[in-house]
Amino acid sequence: MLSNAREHRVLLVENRLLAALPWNDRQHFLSGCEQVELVLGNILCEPGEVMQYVYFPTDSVLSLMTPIDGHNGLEVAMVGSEGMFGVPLLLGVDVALLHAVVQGSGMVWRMDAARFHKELMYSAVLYQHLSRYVYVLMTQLAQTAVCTRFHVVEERLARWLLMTRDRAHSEAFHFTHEFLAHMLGVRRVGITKAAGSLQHKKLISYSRGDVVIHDVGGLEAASCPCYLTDKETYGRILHC
Amino acid sequence: MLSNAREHRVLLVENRLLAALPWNDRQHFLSGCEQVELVLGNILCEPGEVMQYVYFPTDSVLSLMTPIDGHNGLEVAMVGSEGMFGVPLLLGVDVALLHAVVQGSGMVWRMDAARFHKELMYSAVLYQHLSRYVYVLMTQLAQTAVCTRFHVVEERLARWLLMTRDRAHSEAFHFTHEFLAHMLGVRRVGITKAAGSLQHKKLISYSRGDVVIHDVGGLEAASCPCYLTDKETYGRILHC
DNA sequence: TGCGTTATGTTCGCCAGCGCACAGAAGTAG
DNA sequence: CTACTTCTGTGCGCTGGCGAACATAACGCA
Repeated sequence: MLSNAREHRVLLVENRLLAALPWNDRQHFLSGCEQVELVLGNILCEPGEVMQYVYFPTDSVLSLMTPIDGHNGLEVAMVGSEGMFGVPLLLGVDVALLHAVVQGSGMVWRMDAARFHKELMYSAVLYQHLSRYVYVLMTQLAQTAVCTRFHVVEERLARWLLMTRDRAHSEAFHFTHEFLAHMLGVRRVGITKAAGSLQHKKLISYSRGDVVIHDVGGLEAASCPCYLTDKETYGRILHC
Repeated sequence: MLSNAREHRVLLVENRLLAALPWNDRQHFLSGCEQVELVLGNILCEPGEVMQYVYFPTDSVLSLMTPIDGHNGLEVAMVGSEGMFGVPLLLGVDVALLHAVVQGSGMVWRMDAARFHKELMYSAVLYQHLSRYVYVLMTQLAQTAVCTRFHVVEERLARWLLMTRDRAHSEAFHFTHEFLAHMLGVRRVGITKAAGSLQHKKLISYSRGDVVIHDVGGLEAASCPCYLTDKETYGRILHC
């Protein structure tokens, strides 16, 4: 019963990079994958570690963090069903430099590195799609750099919630202020203030970690233009 | 006479991505290139533009800027003889999303997009090397994001000067405070103050745009760890 | 029911960087 | 030599975010 429900959910929300493949290539690829459940807080990879797998989220969400001066640093990119984790392996490098943590529980397709390399040889379309994704990811990194520099916490929080919403396919999640502070690289108090402001404007509500988005349009208006810039880039390059 | 001097300089300072290729592949590649002189302020590419060429600097230096809210924004990556400009074309996308401006005059090898694609088919080693470079560039983007967030102007300026030094193969350059302010995304006055401090510590000197680095070690100590982190990554991944 | 834990809210002094304005100083052209 | 432009230095008051500490509030388990 429960496994049926999960099955159902997984079928509904496919990984979009894989969904874009021709049927044959896709079946071939998926036959080499295993389906794994990720839960919030799981660490897929530490900087400097050799990467064993590539991951294609369906309804899970990953955060890529750049560590700095000992502490966790900052989230520099977010990966959901529109993307993949394991770009280094695609580029011929087997050591990761980012910290990858599960930010939203859910399922992924996972494939080991050796098989992944075989698949890249097998399907030129796969290679091409993933390359385009790398490009999109790079623009996301660049956008994050400027956003972090020029925009205030409230705008950045709004952007982050919207990005999460798009990837989690949901309007409700569970994040404490502490956690959000880590993601945005600010103090917990900064989140408390920004979230309070967004709630006051009736755009979101939360209590003890349960965040609910009430007004997507309003939240877009409250966020910095980076959200729409990113989204537009995804659409233009990946046609999704 | 002058062209002899230039010839000499160009031979001394090769592009390192190309230098790492086997002799055959390299000759094949260079036969499809033309050598072009870039001068400070030249704009190679605007965001949204279709990319016509790829560039392999020898002794010139390029800045990749992410525009924001109308103005120029921030430098997110720097490209010199250790790299290339035109990563989108490598990844199968022909539209640029960054603003590329010449930050240090000098020579580049330039190749048009069509020939570049042929070369990628011709040499697997080329493809592999450039892919690894893409990875390094991504880590540089991520590093810039956190650096910009957490480090003060003086540290960032020191880092920037050191990065420029490595790419320009020189200890002396010409940059006004205004220009540096654009690169780091801060006020001109912020640069005046930071540069004054570095000069006071006898690490650099400048007057009316002529910057000279006097104490590399001291400058490294004054810079944030991002400089060495980046450098170490270049060494580890590109073996240079 | 009560007690520990977790999550949120508030306050206070501090500082880096901001925007703005203006003053000097060093080159450049007539 | 003068007038003009470019580049650098200094001085405001302002603000967003920082670090630290403390207060409340809700949940969850014994």
